[in-house]
Amino acid sequence: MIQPRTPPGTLELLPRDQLAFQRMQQTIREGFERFGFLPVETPVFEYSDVLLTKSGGETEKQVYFLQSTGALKEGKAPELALRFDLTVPLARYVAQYENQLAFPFRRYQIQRVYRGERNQRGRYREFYQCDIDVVGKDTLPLAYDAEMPAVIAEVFRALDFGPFTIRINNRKLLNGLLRGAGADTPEKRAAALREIDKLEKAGEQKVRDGLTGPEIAMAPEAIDKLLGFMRVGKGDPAVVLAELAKLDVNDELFKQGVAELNTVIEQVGALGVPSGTVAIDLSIARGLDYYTGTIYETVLNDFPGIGSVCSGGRYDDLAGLYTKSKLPGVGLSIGLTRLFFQLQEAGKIKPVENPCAAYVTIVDPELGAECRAMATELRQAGLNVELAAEAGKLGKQLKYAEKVGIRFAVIYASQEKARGAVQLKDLRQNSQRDVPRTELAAAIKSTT
RNA sequence: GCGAUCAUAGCUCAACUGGCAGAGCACAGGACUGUGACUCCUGGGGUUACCGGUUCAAGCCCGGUUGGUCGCCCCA
Repeated sequence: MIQPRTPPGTLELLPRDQLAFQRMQQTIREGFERFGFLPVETPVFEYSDVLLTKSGGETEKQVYFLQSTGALKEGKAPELALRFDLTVPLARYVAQYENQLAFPFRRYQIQRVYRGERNQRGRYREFYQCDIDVVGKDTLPLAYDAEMPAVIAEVFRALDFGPFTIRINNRKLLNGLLRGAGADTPEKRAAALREIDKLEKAGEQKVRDGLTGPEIAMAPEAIDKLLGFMRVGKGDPAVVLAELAKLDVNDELFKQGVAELNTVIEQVGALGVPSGTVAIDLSIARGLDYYTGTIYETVLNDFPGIGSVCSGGRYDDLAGLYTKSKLPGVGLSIGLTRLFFQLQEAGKIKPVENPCAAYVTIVDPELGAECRAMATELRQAGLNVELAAEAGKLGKQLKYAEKVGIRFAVIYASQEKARGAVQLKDLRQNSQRDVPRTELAAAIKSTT
């Protein structure tokens, strides 16, 4: 026999947990639509060259390639690959349908993506991303950078997993600062950003070591200044912005970043995002290279261990490899699979009750037709109803109904027929009573 | 790609220094002649991941293989 098992890094659920998962997904979908975003789906696999353009070395190592066995035998390079995020397919999509889309193009996309990761807790190789993005033509107002946190705030409010914090930062600000601190090439700055991103997890000393290392080689005084800066640049937006205004940094990029951050924070407030849910955090950097301005990370305050459950940012020219048009965008992605898994582990996800309201049993074979008719009546009354396939032991049928979590059992056999009623049994409350057949649906509805 | 750790029934785990491979849960049947969830009884289930070695004797000791898990890198 073959061991029944799933490859590691995949999430599979029992039906009632699956319902809970889908309910979360639905809440997210409704939140996105509340802001006027429209759905899009793209294929799970794409041409390899389309997918790999912008990825860079690290991501490419994690890409699953797809190849027919025929091509494999001929030793050909794989033509297809599984998508590893939804942003790159979006770029392709926008470039491909550019002349049919209205700009700014607002879409949401909730689909699975694939990454060849090493096994690790809460890390998946197949997982859901829930993306929203706005893509502009030539330009995209900063107002959209402010809309993103507003959408996310609404979604996480509706998901109801307690308080959360949307952390905001700006790459320009960081890059300007790093440039002033001696990271004079884009490569050095990218490496420095990755170091800074570790600040919370690894601590100051580790980051200091990384920044002094051969790759970046930043001067100790510059690092002191930078880390000091990170310390004040965290928390209440008004306070951080006031601190930033006081700083005397003579760098255009830095100043532009600060100005953008000011605008975004101001507009986020105007969009009704509760104060306290948004914070500035200059230490978040996001590993992905394509972000150029605003960047976001969201954490659940009660579950700091989960890490960022939603992140994204602004990218000036993502579709540059697919079209000559300049298409700047800003977007965010919720990592639903990990979020669900971690919350479930923390006991915050309860299996959803079986939406099937009643199980119609069949005890006497000669009354089977009437039982079947009764199930149909209940369904026509708008109830979800499961029906026994054939007459059998009542105990077995009740046990089954109990196990799948159906609350009511309907029993109609010779005794009930003699009494001229139907027995309605509440398996949860351990009670039963006779109900006229015509009032059965109403009786079930009134208790649910 | 690197490191650590583990592998016994469908699941969770026992088995002393190497000495007959077990329990709970789950499943099936019964106690209960139309009544689940509680209680009691009975039952099926195993090449102890795989291959080799040491030994009178290996689940246990040694070597290898495969796989899982947890970290690093990176990320949702």
